[in-house]
Amino acid sequence: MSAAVVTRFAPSPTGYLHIGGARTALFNWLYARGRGGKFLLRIEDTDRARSSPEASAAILQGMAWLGLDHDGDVISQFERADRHAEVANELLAAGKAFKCFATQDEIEAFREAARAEGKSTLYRSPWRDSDAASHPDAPYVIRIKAPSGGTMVIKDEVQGDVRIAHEQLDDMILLRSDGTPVYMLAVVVDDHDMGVTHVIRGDDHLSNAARQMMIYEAMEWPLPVYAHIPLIHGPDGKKLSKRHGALGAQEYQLMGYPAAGMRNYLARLGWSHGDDEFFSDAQAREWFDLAGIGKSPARFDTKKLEHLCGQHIATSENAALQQELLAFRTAIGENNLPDVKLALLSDAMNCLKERAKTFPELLEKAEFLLVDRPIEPDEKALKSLDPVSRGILSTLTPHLQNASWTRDALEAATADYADSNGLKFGKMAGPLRAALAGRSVTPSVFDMLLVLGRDEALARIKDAAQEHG
RNA sequence: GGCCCGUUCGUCUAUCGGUUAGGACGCCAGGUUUUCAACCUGGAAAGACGAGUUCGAUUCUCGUACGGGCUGCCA
Repeated sequence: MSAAVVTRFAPSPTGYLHIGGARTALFNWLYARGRGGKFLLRIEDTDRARSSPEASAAILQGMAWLGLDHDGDVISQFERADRHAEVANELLAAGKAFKCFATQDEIEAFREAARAEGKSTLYRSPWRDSDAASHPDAPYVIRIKAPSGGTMVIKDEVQGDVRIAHEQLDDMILLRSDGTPVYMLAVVVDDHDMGVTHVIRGDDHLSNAARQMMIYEAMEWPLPVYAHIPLIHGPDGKKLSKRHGALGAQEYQLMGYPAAGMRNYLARLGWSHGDDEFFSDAQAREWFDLAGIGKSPARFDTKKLEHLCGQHIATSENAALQQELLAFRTAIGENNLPDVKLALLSDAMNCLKERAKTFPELLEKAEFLLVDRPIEPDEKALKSLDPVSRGILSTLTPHLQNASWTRDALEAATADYADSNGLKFGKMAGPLRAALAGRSVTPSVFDMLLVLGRDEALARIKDAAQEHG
């Protein structure tokens, strides 16, 4: 009987939600949600100078957009400093940690000398086994007593067994001289107290795992299952950085990628389930497991993201898609749409969603229903409204007026008209499109005719036939 | 410098000793077509390098190269 799964995402609030962080959060979320477990969120804000509430808010916002809901309250690591200190003191009392009075200058001098000689820069504190009686009345840090002589084996679900000799581990600091805890201590104590069973994080923490294991062992706490996932790189294979363009989850939101597509793409980046490429959240939750995570870093590919997003938009349920589209409009600062337009949009959703990869594309195709008469044709549309074309519109109008306003009837009417006038259908569709939408990127003319309705459509055609004459 | 991790088409990946090395995005060609797209068919495209183990290595081992991480009183 295995205990319930508890995972966590633990970002430091130094900026927006990084795309790599978003994927780490997604993996943790998927793992917990797929197993009926809990997904916790902890903000690692112990470095006060580099933490900001704005960054925390941005991270929360990014996760909300991606739909990565967490269980329980958001935990602030900083607020748990007392508990961290308590553990450090417990270790001190048990003789598993010690007070070190070495000054930072001394340590720095030691490292410089070691580097110069090409020797290990791991600091060996002379205070490790010192007598309390010899302790000066000076500031000190608390360091853990690193084990020696053996090997630390990190049993990693992604990387396999990683062995690190105890000699590679130093008597790391637990508590700074001002009494505040250091990150290594804080993570371990928090993960333990929060009951985290699976630590899924970036592999930049792989080496740290060995250091953290020293604390678990000293406290005789059970180890979590580790899974260190490779980082995401830029298109050039280098570590993702500012010059690679968009990095924040929020930027992708503002570019109009649907969250479902983003989740799908991110999940697929570094994780696989056979040949499955396009899948729903439900499938992802069911399929996701640590064994499917790859070992090598992946590069971010916008083209594939777009493709998947197009698939998700096309298969979205209309009402939900419309809601998300409206949320996108709000996010980019557009005004709310009046009810009439909402109704039209809802009617048009079926024909709009088939061919758009992002929300801006969806909106571009929807523009025909968002504008009001008189329509200002754009340059391309204007070219389709030359005198000849306007003539076509004029003579076509009666045929449309007489048709019952159904797709079949409209198709028949236009086909008949084109036929009897010796016109190719496209010759007529162009002007019609320009008249109805004032632009060239639109849904099919029949879709527009039906969505707009007889009166509005005929009025627009009439406008176009008469204008610019 | 020391320690650790990684390396299959351009990109994301499948393969858990025996395959014509598969799929997806992108790309190229063709088709469909009412604009932008979408869609359909076909095509080019890969095991970093070198040893070893084995009847047989992309797969296991070692080395080299390249990339990455850690090596803080940062997280």
